[in-house]
Amino acid sequence: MVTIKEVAQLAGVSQTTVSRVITGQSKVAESTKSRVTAAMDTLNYRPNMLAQALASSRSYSIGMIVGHLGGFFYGPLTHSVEEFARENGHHLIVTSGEDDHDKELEAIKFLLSRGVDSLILHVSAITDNELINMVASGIKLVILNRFIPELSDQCIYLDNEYGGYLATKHLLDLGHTKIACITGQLYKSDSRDRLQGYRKALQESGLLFESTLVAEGAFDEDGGLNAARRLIQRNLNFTAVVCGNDNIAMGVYDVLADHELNAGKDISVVGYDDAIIARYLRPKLTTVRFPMCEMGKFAVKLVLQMNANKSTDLLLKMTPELIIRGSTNKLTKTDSLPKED
Amino acid sequence: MVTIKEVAQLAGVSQTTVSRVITGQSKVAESTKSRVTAAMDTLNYRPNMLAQALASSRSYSIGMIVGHLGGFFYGPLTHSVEEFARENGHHLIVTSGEDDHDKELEAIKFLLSRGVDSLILHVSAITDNELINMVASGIKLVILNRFIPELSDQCIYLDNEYGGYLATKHLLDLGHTKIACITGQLYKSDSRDRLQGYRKALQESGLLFESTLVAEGAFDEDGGLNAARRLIQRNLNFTAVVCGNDNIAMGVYDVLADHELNAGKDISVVGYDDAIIARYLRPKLTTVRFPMCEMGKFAVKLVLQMNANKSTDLLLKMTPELIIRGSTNKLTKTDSLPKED
DNA sequence: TTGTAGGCGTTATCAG
DNA sequence: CTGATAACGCCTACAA
Repeated sequence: MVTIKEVAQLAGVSQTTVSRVITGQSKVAESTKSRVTAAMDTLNYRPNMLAQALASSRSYSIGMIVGHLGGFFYGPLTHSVEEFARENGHHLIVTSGEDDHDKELEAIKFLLSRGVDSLILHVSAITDNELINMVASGIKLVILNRFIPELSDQCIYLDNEYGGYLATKHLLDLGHTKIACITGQLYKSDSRDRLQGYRKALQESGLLFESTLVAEGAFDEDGGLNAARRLIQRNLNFTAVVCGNDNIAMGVYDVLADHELNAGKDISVVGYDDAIIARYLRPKLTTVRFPMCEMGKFAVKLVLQMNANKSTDLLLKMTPELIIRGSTNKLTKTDSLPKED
Repeated sequence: MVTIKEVAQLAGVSQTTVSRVITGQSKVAESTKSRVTAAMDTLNYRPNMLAQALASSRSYSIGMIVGHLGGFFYGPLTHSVEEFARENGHHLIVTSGEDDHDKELEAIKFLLSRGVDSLILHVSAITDNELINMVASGIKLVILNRFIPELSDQCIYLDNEYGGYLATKHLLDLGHTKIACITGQLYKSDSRDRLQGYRKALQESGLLFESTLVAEGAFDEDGGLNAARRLIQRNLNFTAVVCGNDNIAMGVYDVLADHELNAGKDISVVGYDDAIIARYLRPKLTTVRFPMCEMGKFAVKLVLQMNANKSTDLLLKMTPELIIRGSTNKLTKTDSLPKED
């Protein structure tokens, strides 16, 4: 391994000077600087991050916790975070928390012991309080997809109410008036906020909110499946469904198929997230796009600013966007309505 | 930050002794050992990995390169590698190579400068030669899903021929005799090997290999789509299709839909990989399972063995497995055959 | 079994 | 603008 020492010798300067051109902090005369860089090139010198980290107590690394690395949701997010981190001279260590309280805590300890400068957390089981305490104890962290008032300037999250509104408004614009809603678990604020958007859109159109048109599901396919079945058993004549996320929509597709109905044609369906599957379902799913990449980038920007002890000027509330595909259509008289036989 | 020094003081021993109980290498008397651990507990001491790494030139970290972190394929793989690495006291730094030669090379440099002990590579653009040179220069690495004879004991790969055989055999067993095959890019050995398995199964059944039944596609949906269209235009009466991977199968589904045909009912379709989408397509896709998690685990085991300078006893060629779902069915006389109008 | 001393490759402090 | 010199926190001969 070629070290700073050899570079210094070849360039005929002190190690300190070489260090200066590496970090780029203090001033170095152009002439000596070029001598040093030339030496670095010919020696093919690469700074040893470990030594840098030890000496400067900065590791230039970011720790990240996600639910499950294999999930639809986290892949693109992690990708954008990693890419942007690397572009900014940092590396990323990702770990999965599995949505389990103890595992999430353990993961944080693990990352900290690895010397990361800061954390990007997508956690669900750790409590607000624990997070607040960590921040109080000096841990630099950014929280994804969750809002904690006390930590409002380190949370990056989506305007979920607006997303729910967008989805519902789209159906209303298509002429639907009997619009069902399948939410995720209602103890999650995401679910509640999206539902609130649904209510708002209805209200704005002068329609009454009917609680029978709402079913609480869970953010996975089974959740959508079960909720959709319950909804149909209620024998309502809805012509469209707003779903808490794309997985739920997938469950709805299945139930519709069981009733020989087609999404888009017979019943309009809107998802949420624009996960990869949204493009793979048939018909392709109209959904509300979760700006994953932007969120990843923002998260990195934010931790970098925190590391530099700058206060942020970033807009932390991200805006969702409606993506219209084939699962929603204008309401026509011929629309069949699902009924329990 | 509490250091080894303070622990030593509190325990009334030298730093060396503390270091010994941390690493657990040399012998320490039980009595002093317990004194030290007690001191570590009360001080809530956490070893500084960076300092350890610098002093011992072992970072207990693994670098990994994948194509694209957001992909179907890499998520589960990365997840299992990360999990298993962590269980063994290592952390993982993943980076994407984007299947681009220079980016892959850059990624390796990046990881090396980060002081990783070893690399797990899923790369496609870097040449065999470059890889061989790296190994020669002392870089410890394991290659995933690719076989290089000179590096045979550091390659973990799938028995692709057997996978192609399994898929085809399954269709033959169902009574199909006119079986088409859509491959991935034939410059990739995966594609060729799978195709070879297809030929072998046909031959074993006494059927003639017809090259018109084979179409070269690419490993994505469009590849499958285009190849399927070409195949249909050839006006052959095939009743089943073996696909190079699940994405291709998805393209086939689409083309079938265009012709008002259903996978499974009218034409049997077999995929390859058992990517997440296989379960999300309708009908669910019969496919050949790529043992991703096992491969991830094996990769970690292998690099750990290499770090310990042990020769391996692992079986590096992994065996695929047929997963039967709804896209394949017994051949009946009523099967409609796709024809060009 | 334990301790001493030197070093890992860099950065930080302080002079000059 | 540049250069000694002392950290950074830990490991590893070597010696006792």
